Amino acid sequence: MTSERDKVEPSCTVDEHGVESVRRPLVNEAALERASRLFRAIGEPSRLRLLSRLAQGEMCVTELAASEQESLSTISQRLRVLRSENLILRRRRGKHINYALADQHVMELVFNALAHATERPASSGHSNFEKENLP
Amino acid sequence: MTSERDKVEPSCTVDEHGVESVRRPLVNEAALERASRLFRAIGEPSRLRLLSRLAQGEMCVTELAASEQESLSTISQRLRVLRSENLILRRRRGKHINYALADQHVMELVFNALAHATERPASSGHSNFEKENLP
DNA sequence: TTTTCACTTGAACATATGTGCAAGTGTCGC
DNA sequence: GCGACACTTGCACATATGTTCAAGTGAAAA
Repeated sequence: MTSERDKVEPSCTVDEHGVESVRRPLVNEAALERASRLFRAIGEPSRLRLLSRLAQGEMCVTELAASEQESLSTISQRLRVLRSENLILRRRRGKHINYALADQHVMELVFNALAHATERPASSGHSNFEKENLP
Repeated sequence: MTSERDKVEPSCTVDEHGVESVRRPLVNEAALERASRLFRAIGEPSRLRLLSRLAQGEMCVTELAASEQESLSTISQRLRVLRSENLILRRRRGKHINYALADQHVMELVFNALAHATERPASSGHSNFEKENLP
């Protein structure tokens, strides 16, 4: 039997597709890792909701917990993840600790994501690609 | 003991922060869910690398497998996740099946993410927020 | 200083998710 | 049709991640 573990050479001739960009490193592996972690941090409904709250303005943990109907602990843990990816900033303000979106870039990310999710965008549709199952 | 399960009322007075945006639904829950799934799909180095490959132009599974030094099966599984979030399109082309980024929006997402990850961006830095640990 | 409030952190648990192999499906050429 | 090629899918396994409670920390009021 031909084992499937041959992760290397394809038996199809590459040039038949007119593509020469095979086997190129393309991007920094560390950058991929970092970008992925950032996306994963946003990629949880509870945390994305938190970000969308903060997009309205800075808030302290207690306020966030009240908004989300969750415990301080739960909110704090979520904030920790977001902060570890530098998506939010924190500062003390008297007894409280306030959080805010890190920068405008994060703000745009959040809004773009939600916009993209609310209205289902159609592709340019000028090729014979299919979005769903092909025969 | 005051149990921590009181997920509701904060004991801090909200108005002392001058914020009135507490306890508002803010966004559609379904949109949050969808946006999160999209981010999670991108938020894996292997899949993000795949997307960055496809940003160079459409490719068939075998080519992608060769580029990534992985088995067809593995690549196919990753493509399935990306496709389930409509990030990529597929079409038959003779014996092969070609994949491509779904639209320009996905292209920008990929490039922005990688750009954001390569050069560490500094925040606007006009407030007394702290990025790292506070005292 | 002691107490209280506001929050953080550690650890245990359940769930979700990526990976790899093996079997299945669909297309092309003979 | 039959076999080979190009993928896809189901399943089992390991790992990662979210959630929760309980204990810990730090600032501020008493």
